[in-house]
Amino acid sequence: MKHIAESTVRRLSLYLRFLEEYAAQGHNTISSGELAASGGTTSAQVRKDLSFFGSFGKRGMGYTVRDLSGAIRDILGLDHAWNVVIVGAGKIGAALAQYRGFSDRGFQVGGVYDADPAKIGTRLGALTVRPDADLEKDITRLQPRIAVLCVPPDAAQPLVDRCAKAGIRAILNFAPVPLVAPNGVTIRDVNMATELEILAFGLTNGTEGKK
Amino acid sequence: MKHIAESTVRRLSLYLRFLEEYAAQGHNTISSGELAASGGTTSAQVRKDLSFFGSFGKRGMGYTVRDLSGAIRDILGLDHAWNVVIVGAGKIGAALAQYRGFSDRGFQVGGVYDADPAKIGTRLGALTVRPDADLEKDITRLQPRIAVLCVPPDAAQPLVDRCAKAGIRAILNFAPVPLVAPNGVTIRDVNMATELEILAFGLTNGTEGKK
DNA sequence: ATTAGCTTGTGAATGATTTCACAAGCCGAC
DNA sequence: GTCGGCTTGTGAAATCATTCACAAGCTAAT
Repeated sequence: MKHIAESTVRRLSLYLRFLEEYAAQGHNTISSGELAASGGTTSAQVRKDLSFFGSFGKRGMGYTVRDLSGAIRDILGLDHAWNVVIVGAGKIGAALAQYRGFSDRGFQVGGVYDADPAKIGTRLGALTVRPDADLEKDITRLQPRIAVLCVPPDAAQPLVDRCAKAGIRAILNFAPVPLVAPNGVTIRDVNMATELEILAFGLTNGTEGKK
Repeated sequence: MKHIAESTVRRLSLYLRFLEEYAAQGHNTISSGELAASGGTTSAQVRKDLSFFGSFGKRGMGYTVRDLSGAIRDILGLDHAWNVVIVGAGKIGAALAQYRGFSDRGFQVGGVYDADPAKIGTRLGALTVRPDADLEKDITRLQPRIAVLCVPPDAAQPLVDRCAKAGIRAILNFAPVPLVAPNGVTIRDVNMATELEILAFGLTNGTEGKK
């Protein structure tokens, strides 16, 4: 298959959320225009995004909400649950461990790990913080393919390597540090400070002029 | 000034982090190639990004770490501290309120607000959760221009409108819901579940083939 | 069965971003 | 001072993403 742009995948995720809301509201069909309006994009964009994966609508009619939902779910790989581990039980790690938005979308947090003896054993909702040392063992046992990394910058790279060796294939990294991705592992960086900086830039350099 | 792409601003934020690290390591100068290597991009990209804003290097020599740091800081609007308020003291809001990464980069959390009486008065590090009802009063008094929104989906839009009316100019939104931005207000959405879904898509559709 | 009214799917056109490639310029050695 | 080795800054080219525009196709009404 041709390469798919990240922006397309990001929009698909958005479409899926709206479709589920539409379904909950009792709608059976939806047009590309309606879907576009919810997501702040254009109907052509919606159709182009979908066209990379197939043909899901009926001309003159639009899309069946339920069918399109299922199709996007399959495309994104959400047709089955994903097991994820959270590495680091600091403020952010602890918050994410209990974040309902993950489980709502099929991402099951299978474990939370920390090296700090004071944190080990702590309860986070239904989870108990486990010792860092159990990481490899648990990854081998539970076979999660995704890890969420929420540790201090210095601790990040060694943990990436350990996770990779144990079988993790993708890492969502919250540590503000450049990481080297081991072979066969994808790393996505999320940086809260950068998001604020983008806003600060906009305010400083007149976003108002964006016609 | 010409329009600057978000991707450029995002990279500038990254460059700044590396420059600060380089400075801490005692380096005085750096070439576009070295900076590019740290950020996983190319030297041409680094030079092009900077060229939108001026000319900061010396041919044959590269850039003075300290000067370039300062220049990027100015470009991003980080030459002064930013006051921000956090709206919603749930798991994510509470974590962000205590996140050192914000204050480290000049974003001062001036207040945390929640509507839940059980949360009001709770301590979060040096901050105390304040009642939702004080929001407008405090925004008027402290004049923050940025708000971080960490409330349930249903509560989000009304709070956007209240913040905007009180003087907030930019909102970092963690609520997984489409928001209408009032005139003159910029909204940036951050969605943790979407980030995981992008990883899931990659794993499902063979990221390995990305040569 | 034909027509009218919509809406999809998709090449082609446009627009944006990244990469290329090289002249211009700086420094240090001799 | 001039030569050699590097590195910047930047137009031009290439690549990537979005928007346009329209033929194809479906449904409902008559």
